[in-house]
Amino acid sequence: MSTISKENYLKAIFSYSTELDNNASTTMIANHLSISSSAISDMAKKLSKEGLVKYEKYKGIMLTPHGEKAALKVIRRHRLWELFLMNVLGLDWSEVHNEAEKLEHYSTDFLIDKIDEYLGHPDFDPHGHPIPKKNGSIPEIPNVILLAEAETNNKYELISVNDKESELINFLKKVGLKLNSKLEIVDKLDYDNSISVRVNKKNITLSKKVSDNLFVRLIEG
Amino acid sequence: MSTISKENYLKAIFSYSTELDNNASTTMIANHLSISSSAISDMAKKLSKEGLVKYEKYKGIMLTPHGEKAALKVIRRHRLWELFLMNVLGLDWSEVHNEAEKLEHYSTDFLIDKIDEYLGHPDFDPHGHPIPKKNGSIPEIPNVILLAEAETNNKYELISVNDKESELINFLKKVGLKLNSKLEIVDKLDYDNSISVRVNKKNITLSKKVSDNLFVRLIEG
DNA sequence: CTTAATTGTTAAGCAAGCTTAACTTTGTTC
DNA sequence: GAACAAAGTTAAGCTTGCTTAACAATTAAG
Repeated sequence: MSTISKENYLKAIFSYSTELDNNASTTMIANHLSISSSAISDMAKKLSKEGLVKYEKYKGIMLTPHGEKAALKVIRRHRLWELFLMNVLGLDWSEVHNEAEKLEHYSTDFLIDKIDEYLGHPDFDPHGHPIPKKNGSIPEIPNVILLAEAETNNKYELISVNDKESELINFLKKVGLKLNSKLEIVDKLDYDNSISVRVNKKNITLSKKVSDNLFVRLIEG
Repeated sequence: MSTISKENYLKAIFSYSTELDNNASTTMIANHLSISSSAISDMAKKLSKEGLVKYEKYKGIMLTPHGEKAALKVIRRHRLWELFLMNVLGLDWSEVHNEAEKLEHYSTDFLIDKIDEYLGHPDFDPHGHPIPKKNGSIPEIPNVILLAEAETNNKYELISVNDKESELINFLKKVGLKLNSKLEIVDKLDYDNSISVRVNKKNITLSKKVSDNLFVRLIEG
């Protein structure tokens, strides 16, 4: 049976799965969830028994197709709630995540479908992340790269933010960067890998730490 | 600390408190929550230690002012969610309760205030029940009596439904009765205590079981 | 007012989901 | 490739919130 804990494990494992390496390590998940690593080993066995996860001792954890479907379902709920709370109640970019983090576990499929319908079956959430469809498919983001990898003199649009740390979102607010903001790369500084961009007719400099967590889409070459 | 279980206990105890008798019995709460009565005794001790409840062995359970405040807070969350889901997402009378039953435990005060504001600080929920205010006060319903106690030839408005059993709500839907429906008492039948009322130009007969769970307000004498 | 039925409490035990501490495997460095 | 560090696992134990079974208090009926 699915519980809150299990849903959170699945989400965490999912977030460490890439095309290159689908394996999540015990410590990664432990840190992500702020839980001891022994608890992770334990849970890995349970999820494995339920067929949600492929788990071999000392070899890492990997979602099965079944587990991935379950994870996407939770992510769908999370992102729909985020968008809904922003659009309807006018919550802030930085406020929605925490609320959604709870509500995602306590909404029936029925309610989520109603929200989806209300919003017109949107493809992306307020952070620019794709909202998995009911059937498990994931809307594609076109030509997205890290801001850190953007090229000088090109123009980009801010598409998505790695929101693991909400400090980043607060930082962006202060600097005046929003989702869909247009930014032109003015200069890339080899010395500290910072990047100088022009937004709203102002030049600002972003550290590597920031540009490594922002995703952009090329709009003018 | 407040947990989901504790919140549900407090709500249950509250629902058995009247002006006449503020005491809730172990079995009443056990039935209400579908939980063994031993679990109730256990929890009563815990809540008592936290000062939320006055509990004496074999003498019943009673909310302290502190506990009542906590219960009203949960009820407020529940009723605001109900109204919100109906108004915004168009959920049905019979659908909102179950959703709200979960969401009420996982909403921050911040979110609830936003919902309250969005709805324009409403006084009553979709079932006609008063929504406790943030400060703990309860909006008054004027001149409300049980339909079972209504008098022949008078006109009443349906104000509130005892929604402990959702079957009743389904029944009302079928019969065509809604909140704020106007009904005229045509006859009261002594034989089985059923009551004959005129609604929307149709006469229908309601059993004692039904009329004991509907609250009405006199509109014409 | 005694007895039987009802109601309430205590005790023991279980599952979930954690923790810490001890131990094992794997990886890294020289 | 030996030795140590890092990562992962196992074991024992804790808390919450439940259960069932046995026992105690209260109430109701004759």
